[in-house]
Amino acid sequence: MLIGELSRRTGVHERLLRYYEKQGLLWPERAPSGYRHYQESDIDTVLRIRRLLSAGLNTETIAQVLPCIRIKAGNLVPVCPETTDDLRRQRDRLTHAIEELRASRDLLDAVIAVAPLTLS
Amino acid sequence: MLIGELSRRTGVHERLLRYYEKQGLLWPERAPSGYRHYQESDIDTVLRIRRLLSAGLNTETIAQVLPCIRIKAGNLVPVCPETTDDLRRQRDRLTHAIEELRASRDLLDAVIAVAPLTLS
DNA sequence: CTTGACTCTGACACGGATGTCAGACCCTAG
DNA sequence: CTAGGGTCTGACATCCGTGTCAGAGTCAAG
Repeated sequence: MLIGELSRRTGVHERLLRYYEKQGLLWPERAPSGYRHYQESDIDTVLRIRRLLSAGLNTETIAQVLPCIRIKAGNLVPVCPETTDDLRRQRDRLTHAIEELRASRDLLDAVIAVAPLTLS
Repeated sequence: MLIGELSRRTGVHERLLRYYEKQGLLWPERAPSGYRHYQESDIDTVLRIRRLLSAGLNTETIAQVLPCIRIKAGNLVPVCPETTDDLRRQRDRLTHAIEELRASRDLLDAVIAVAPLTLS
């Protein structure tokens, strides 16, 4: 599919799809005309990129992660980043943040449970 | 404590402590001189802010979350003037953020789990 | 009082992710 | 062939978190 369709189906601006390519996150095939041709699977990839970006990872880190996700998808990509240490660190960082948020939410739940009594 | 000490004890640049204040994340008392005076508890608050920021939340979102975390510290803060509807909305926001982060972390976990197998 | 460390505000700069536009090329329907 | 929409590259602009600096005020030790 062309970039316009991918943009429509993912809700991600074409500008960003080109940007992600430049950052090494996407490698669509090119027609002789220069047009980008994307696979169906690129839809998932783009959504993954968006998710990881919104989780605070930068494009460089995501570029290290994505090839391994491809492997999981079944494709036998020969290359995989060397250091999972960095990934573990990112994971731990996320875990902390999740715990942080969960504690906040639990607290909020407690407040909500009590609130009707103390407010009304 | 003054801003310099808070900066030293949290490892966060003074510039950022002032910035967080401007974004409504910190509200230190002010001496007549204009000097900021922070509480011990602000250390935890700052570390929380850092963690949430590094998890991809922006200062605006964090500003909505922080007041409810204060309650946990034991203070019966008369702030939090929101109705329970607002609280529920915040809770839902938190839930959504948590799900987002958890999906990202699970993704990382999957990558980490696969990586060693394909490397050795 | 003087000195030096600390703080204040305000401004400019920067990098990363994103928005937008211009000018040129490609492609398909008529 | 033509027209109109899709695509290309490249440049400039914006937002947010952060770095850094200048100039002025504060404060405590000597």
